[in-house]
Amino acid sequence: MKVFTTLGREKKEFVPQEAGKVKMYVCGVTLYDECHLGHGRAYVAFDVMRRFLESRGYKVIYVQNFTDIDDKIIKKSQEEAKEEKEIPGKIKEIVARYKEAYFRVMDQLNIKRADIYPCATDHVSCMIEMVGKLVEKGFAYEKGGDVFFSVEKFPSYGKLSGKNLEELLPGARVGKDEKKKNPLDFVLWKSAKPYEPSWDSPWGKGRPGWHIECSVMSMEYLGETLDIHGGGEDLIFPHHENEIAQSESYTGRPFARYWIHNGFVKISGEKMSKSLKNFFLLRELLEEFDPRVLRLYLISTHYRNPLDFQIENIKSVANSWQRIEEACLKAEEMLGGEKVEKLPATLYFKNFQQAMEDDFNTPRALGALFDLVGELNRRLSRGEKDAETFSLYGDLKEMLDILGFPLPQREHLSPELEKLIQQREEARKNKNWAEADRIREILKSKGILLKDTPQGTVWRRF
RNA sequence: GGCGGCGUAGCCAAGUGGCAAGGCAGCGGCCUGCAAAGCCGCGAUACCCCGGUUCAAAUCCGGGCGCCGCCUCCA
Repeated sequence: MKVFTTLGREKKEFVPQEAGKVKMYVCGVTLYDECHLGHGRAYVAFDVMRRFLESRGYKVIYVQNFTDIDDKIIKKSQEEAKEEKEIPGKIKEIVARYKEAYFRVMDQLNIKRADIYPCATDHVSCMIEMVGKLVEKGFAYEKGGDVFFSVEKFPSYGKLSGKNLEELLPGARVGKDEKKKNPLDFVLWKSAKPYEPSWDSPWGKGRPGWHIECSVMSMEYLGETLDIHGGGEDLIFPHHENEIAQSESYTGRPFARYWIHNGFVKISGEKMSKSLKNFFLLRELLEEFDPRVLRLYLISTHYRNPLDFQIENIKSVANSWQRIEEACLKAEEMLGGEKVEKLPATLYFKNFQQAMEDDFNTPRALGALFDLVGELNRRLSRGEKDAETFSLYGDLKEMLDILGFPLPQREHLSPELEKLIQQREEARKNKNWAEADRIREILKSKGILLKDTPQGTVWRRF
């Protein structure tokens, strides 16, 4: 299978370091606010990659961090706290609040939990150790309680983002910091300000810079070289560039084999972001849409392409999902009780797999899925309960599982409603259409839609 | 200014040298007591524009136009 890596901007054959094992690290969120659709897109994308790799037999170790100490969190705590001494407690509260909110929406989207969710504040001593080593080795320097990484000491600085130091300097909107030798040097350790959380270090009280946490935590749990390091494309520079610089200076080895970055969600052409205030919160979208519909919407564009959000488009995807769900329910009704041996993978499944093997091409994979749905429907409408039909249904379930969709389940109706349906059957037998329609209306008002099929009447919620 | 990306039917979206996947919406038909679902059929003589290479280009090359991202925190 081929995977596009940002480092070199090319599709590369996917070969993990250890056969059969994939070490995957995805940059998580900073716990200072709720997640919007953009976050959903990123984590759904990586969830699908993980699920597909697992379906190919890889043992995937998935690590995703939480940033629980950072300027924005501190700022929020200052806004919410009444007195300065409340700040530390407030930070804990904020971090807990948004972590909970994170899981609430991501669980709804059926995103598999990571194997480990390390938090920055639990790894400060390791960060101090790494920063110390970088100073010792001459890659970093201390100035007034801050420690900076010296980008000039890392010759290949810029290799991920396709930039170089000469180009970066002139147009750089880099804030001037008198302490920095080079404006592009980035902070590894920040000296503490009053009432900010801080840790003791060889450079005095302070806290870690942002980039260092991912280097330390990924190496802690996955070793010096990751197979996949992922995140949103806005993290390419400076975050991931800086991670490479500090990690590779520290270990002398490549930091990650494949750098995977997802494209943005845009709102009428512009990036969805907190600062533009044009974001849609997942919590709110999930109040309006079925999480499976949202997931389908998010994977209907290739993960590297921009996704221009329009509420109307989600609505049309809701209809697409109906088609899939309807096929599953119908197949379950017809085949559920049957025992037929499944044949090897159908052509549709092979096409699906091929699409996924080509840099996780979910739109193409969905094409194969819908092709299968069409064939399955044809067979079901002919009442063919043979091995071929059974296999199609089996493959469909497999595809849905790989894409992370919970399988549509048949529900049960209350006995009263079941009785109504039986009464209607009687009425229909007697060609009492008025009564039949009356009962159908009653059920409709309760959100139940009846469908009279050659195999009998079935119902659906709508 | 530097680097990167996007522009395919009404909408969404694959395809990156050889007759333009798939989904939604729409139209006609079959099925149905009527419906719903499903099935069958119909849609780009053409892929932002202009040149070029080629037997052959949406796909390669050159030049434009429009939009966006990164270069500051950001999935």
